[in-house]
Amino acid sequence: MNVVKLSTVALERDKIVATALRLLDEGGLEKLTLRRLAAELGVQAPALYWHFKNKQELLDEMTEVITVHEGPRIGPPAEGETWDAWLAEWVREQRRVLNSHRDSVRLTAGTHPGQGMLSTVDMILGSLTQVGFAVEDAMWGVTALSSFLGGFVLEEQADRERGSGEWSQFHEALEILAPYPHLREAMIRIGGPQSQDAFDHGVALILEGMRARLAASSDRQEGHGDLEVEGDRPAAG
Amino acid sequence: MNVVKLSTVALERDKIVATALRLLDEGGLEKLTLRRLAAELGVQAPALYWHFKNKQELLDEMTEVITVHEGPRIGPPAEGETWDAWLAEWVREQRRVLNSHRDSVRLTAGTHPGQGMLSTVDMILGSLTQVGFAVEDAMWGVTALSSFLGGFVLEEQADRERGSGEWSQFHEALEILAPYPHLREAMIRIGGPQSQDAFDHGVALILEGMRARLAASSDRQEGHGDLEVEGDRPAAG
DNA sequence: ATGCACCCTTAACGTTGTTAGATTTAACGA
DNA sequence: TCGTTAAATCTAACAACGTTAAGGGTGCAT
Repeated sequence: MNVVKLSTVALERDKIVATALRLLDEGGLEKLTLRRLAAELGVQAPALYWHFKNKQELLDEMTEVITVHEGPRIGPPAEGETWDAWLAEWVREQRRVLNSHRDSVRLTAGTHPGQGMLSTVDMILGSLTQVGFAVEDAMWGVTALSSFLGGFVLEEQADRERGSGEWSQFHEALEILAPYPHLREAMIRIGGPQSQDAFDHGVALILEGMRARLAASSDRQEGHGDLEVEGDRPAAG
Repeated sequence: MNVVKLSTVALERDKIVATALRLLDEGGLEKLTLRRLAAELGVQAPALYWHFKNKQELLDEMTEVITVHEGPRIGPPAEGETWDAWLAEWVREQRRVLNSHRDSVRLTAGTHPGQGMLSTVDMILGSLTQVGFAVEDAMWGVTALSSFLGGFVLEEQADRERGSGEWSQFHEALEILAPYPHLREAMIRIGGPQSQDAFDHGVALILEGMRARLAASSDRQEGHGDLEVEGDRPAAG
């Protein structure tokens, strides 16, 4: 019966987390309040403390839901799919998921990667070593992509949060940029700093760097890698 | 005399901001409270509202101090200095400054770049176009570097914030990573995800990508760039 | 001396996360 | 059927937060 009770509680937790995520999307992180959340659930605020140790535990679970449950399910590259296109798609997908929830980066920043993320990264590293990467080069590439992703979306969401007030109006922005001709010209050409284009180009730069690394390490040692990795299975999940 | 009064106020503001920054470094963003700050200044909390419209204005000014006053003063590349080494040094310097204040990224995220940052970026764009970059390629490079910087340091500081509890202990981390052989192997080789090495390699990847872009665009049009930029002065400051 | 701008005070309001303790609800064994 | 027990929520309250209102002193200028 302990099992039954526990599963009931888990269902309640799920419902609470789902409601919290909805509240987050509606009002942003600032408006996500225990009292508001409780009211939304038809309950008083302290009732939440039976389900969660404190607010942080709730936020952690929201993070887990976003990054794992809603996160992109990705497997090893398909037949004929190049590693760079495959990686690019993964990062694009992550941005899409992050941007599907308001303030998601501020929410998830500072939370440890859960099992889902860890196994995904491990799988990526395995796939990259199989195409010839040294493990550390693969790791550095993934780290770079992940940091770029976080930084980009963080800025993106921060801009979105202060309303479509200043930057989003192109005219005002260009006036502000009048004293900075190169910057102004660049803005005109690329159409704002937070476009899908800007993101894709950033990813492309990192991938290009990885390509160079791969070539350099291939030169040094003919063909495919998998140097002296201990756990040599591809680690599918 | 209005001038005299205003300068007095400015001095007070500077003192407040400096104290706020010290409080930030001592206790993190959570402990930075108007009441605590006022107490530190030997004053009651509402007194701060004569100097600042609200807390956000104080935070904005702290941001400006960090990113501009304490930020790296950088000029165009020196004689014989390559553009990539020059850019790398700029980004490294920015990381150093950000990490000289606790929670600096969480603090500065969502604040518009001030004049100092804008003119710096403009100068960088100018210098890059002079060595042959198309303005948009230069802009995409700077954007990528800046997003990477923000994301990297954000994670770095978040890890530092939850104490040297979990990840910083290498032994525990490796135990957690037992089910993920590639990831574990990578960690062993690079010594943690938040090292100076990881940062430098990330920057190097982006710069490598930019190098490729530069080569490609040079192929297409022989030699130096400065295509059809309107404001053609290098914009020194 | 009067008035005004500057700088700070006390008091309070509404909201937040969180705790303590009483209370309801439902299920189970005697 | 009664009493016990665990689960789930309640009411009441606390300390701390950002912020506002209203006013009290300075000190300089007219």
